[in-house]
Amino acid sequence: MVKRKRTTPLSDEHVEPGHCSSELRARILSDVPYFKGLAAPALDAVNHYFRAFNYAAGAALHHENEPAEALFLVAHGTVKLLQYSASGEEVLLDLLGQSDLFGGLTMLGQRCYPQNAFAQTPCCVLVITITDFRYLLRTYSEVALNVLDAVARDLEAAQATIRAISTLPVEARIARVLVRLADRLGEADDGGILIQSPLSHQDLAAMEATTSETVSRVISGLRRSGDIETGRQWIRIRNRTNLARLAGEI
Amino acid sequence: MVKRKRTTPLSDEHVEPGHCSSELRARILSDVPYFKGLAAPALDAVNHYFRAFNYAAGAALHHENEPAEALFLVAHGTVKLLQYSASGEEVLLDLLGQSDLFGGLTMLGQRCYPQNAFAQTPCCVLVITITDFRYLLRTYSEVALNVLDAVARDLEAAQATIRAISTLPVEARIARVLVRLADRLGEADDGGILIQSPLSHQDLAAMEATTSETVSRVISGLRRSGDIETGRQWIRIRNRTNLARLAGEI
DNA sequence: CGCTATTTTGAGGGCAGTCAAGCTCCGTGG
DNA sequence: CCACGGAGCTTGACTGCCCTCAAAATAGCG
Repeated sequence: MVKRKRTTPLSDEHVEPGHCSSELRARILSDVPYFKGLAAPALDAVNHYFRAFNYAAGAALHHENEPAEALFLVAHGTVKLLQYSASGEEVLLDLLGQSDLFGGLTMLGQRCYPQNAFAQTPCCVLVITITDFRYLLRTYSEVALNVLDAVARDLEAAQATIRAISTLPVEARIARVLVRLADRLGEADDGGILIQSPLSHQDLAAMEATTSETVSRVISGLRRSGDIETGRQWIRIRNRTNLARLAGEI
Repeated sequence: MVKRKRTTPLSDEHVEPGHCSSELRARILSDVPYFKGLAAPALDAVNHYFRAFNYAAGAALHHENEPAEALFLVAHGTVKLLQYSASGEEVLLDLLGQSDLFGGLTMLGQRCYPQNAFAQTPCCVLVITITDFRYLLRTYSEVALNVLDAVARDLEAAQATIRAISTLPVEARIARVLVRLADRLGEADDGGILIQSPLSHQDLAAMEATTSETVSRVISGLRRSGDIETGRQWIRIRNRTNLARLAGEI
């Protein structure tokens, strides 16, 4: 057994203050699927409207029920999107990584942010005002189609989560979330996929409508059967196939 | 107590075969929020690409995992959007009414429908191919923005459902779904809001991750406390405020 | 090298699901 | 018109999954 002593993954990754300069911003933006295929002048216009901000781990980017003024695009790092229940429990709606869009997406009327966003790791986020974003969408119809597509995909994902929470037992739901995280944020690694993100059992619980104690029990079971290895705030998937089967994804 | 003898609401509503003629189609389309404010010629173009279809109650409009070729817009009646779990239980994701859009929303790559759609009442649906729809979005940027907005709102609704299922006890979830249905599909009525839709307890159960027996128990409780009146396949909300409070919406 | 957050494990209880039976309404056909 | 059948609804008893509460063990940080 590989006894891997690990500090939290954060410590390796530093976002230097000047990291998101204009040139780097342009490079990042040109890699973002929404803007892919845009001609150079259009890309310059897009670049012009975005501002880059760095956030420390744990910093709040926006809160539920505040008037939505901006739209955010993750350039580097990961962001937690969550809501709170009346009694204060967290519900983790999504973990966002590179190129994901969030914030004030519904733009008609003076709407509010529908969730709370926190930097999970130190991160660099590109920000645009809703007004400017609307202008971009109106001007570059390619972009509008791409963004629509992304939001529709998020909707599908949310509905898949509803189905999972509605019909699957806890063990299956946790297997499911591990597979999704491995695919979205994981990194290939000797003999497995390392989920490179400071995820506590509390976070996993908040993603799949359960409690940290239950997550711990299920995770222990998966570790015993050799499908995963775990430590504090990290998990390595050793047998993705097995997890996917447990999750009911055949 | 008003003993209201009621046949299923369907019997009053008939969609005649030729109901969705070109002129009527134009009238309906001009009322659809997505196309509101479009100039007459643009509206004509939009009208040109849609075809109208009538469906009998229970008819299937499209199935999960079939290649998505079309996009649907409800002109009249209601449509059930649902998924099945591995063991065959239904999960009712949404009930769609007038002007709601569904079907092949994610358009990049050759995608499949993410859910199953059935006519809940006899209904008239306007259908457009994805290719034509993309053309419209590209040409009329207003439309693209409106559609994006609608999808983003659906995403918010789905996330609100996730929160509800994750954190609220059954009674609150059922109160919640009643309030939502009253607001979306209800009709003002002597001393209440009548939910005019052939909804079984089974359907309500499938919307909020519970069982028809439990729905029955909760509904009975609400009836005893005078907040609602019920019969076979219909419910009248008498005290919306009370239900909203139960649902944790203060 | 203690301190704190995270994880683990155990015991117990409760909410809601399951199974089962009876009831009610409504459409249908004799 | 009435009897019948079946779908939908109601109610009860029991069960079990998972949450809750509690406490100990572990890991990483200052």
